[in-house]
Amino acid sequence: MVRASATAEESLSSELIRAAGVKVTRGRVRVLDALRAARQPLSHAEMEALPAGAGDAAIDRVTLYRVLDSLVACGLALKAVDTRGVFRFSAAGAQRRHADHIHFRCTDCGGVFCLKAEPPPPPKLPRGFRLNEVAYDVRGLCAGCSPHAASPARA
Amino acid sequence: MVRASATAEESLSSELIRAAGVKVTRGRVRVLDALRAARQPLSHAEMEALPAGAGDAAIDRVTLYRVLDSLVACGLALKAVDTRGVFRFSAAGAQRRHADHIHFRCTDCGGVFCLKAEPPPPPKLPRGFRLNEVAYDVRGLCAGCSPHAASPARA
DNA sequence: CCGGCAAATGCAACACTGTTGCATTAGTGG
DNA sequence: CCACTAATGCAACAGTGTTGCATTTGCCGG
Ligand SMILES: [Mn+2]
Ligand SMILES: [Mn+2]
Ligand SMILES: [Zn+2]
Ligand SMILES: [Zn+2]
Repeated sequence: MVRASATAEESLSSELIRAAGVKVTRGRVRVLDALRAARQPLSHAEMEALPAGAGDAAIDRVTLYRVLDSLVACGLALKAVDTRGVFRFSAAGAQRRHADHIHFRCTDCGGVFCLKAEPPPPPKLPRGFRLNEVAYDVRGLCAGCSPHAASPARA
Repeated sequence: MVRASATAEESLSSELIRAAGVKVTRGRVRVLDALRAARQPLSHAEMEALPAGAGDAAIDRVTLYRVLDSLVACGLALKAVDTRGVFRFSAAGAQRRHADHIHFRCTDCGGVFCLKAEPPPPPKLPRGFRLNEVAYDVRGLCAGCSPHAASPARA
């Protein structure tokens, strides 16, 4: 069983985590890997069901919550609530890919779909308010959840 | 004890409910009254804590959920999720009052604040998608929840 | 290569939000 | 006033997220 040098097989997720100034743990690396690979924001439940990688034990439910919180706290992940009231997480940086268009959120399945339209500019805020995020969301039923059929590609 | 005619002391909420074609019950009237009087969308928890009116018993938790669902189903109330993932309900005509401007949602306290800016127009949707609602939301910390001070009036 | 310490984990128990089943009650139309 | 259906109350449950605490582990200095 050959063992390559540690630095060589270090993943980008590990480097990001180390650079963020928090401990590099298996849980954090696996979760950030999953977030970076995801094509859309993932819920806690979806991540809990992740395939347990190479022989790794499944991650504990509470630890997963804490791992996600820590990634959000150090700026590596973003947390948002979907139309059903469930939190979804995405890798920070992944949102730059979705910055130039707006999104459709299905109120039935919680799915997020990219639309071909530009987002409007942010408004001015009253004194004391701290802007964090601007979301122009279009809600309704996606093609798959409508009484009709055939759904386009997801976000 | 004088008893005025039923039609005379009939509330507007009762009329709205009757006109919607569902049974007029004490629960529905009380809840719709509360929603119509509210200055911002109310959560289930907030409504459960409502003062029990004139000698009326407190409304059952499950019944409150079902009353809210029925009001939404017959178009008298609107349901939306707040930044903390909790559903909030508003009376259906109340949103016309907020149709000509956009809103700021505090990610800390869940509060909704009116801004002086017009909402952008709705985009075109792919085939099979059913538009239900367009939301242009600005998120962040309100003046009260910011490290600083003094908060403006609420939605 | 070792300790040692703080941070992270695993587990149990809990809180909050929302749902389902079912027997009972109450609104409505005749 | 009756009967029929919709709505209610209660109990039990499911899903999501949190807290406390004992144990383990990443990381750093020696
Ligand atoms: Mn997108
Ligand atoms: Mn408003
Ligand atoms: Zn859908
Ligand atoms: Zn606030």
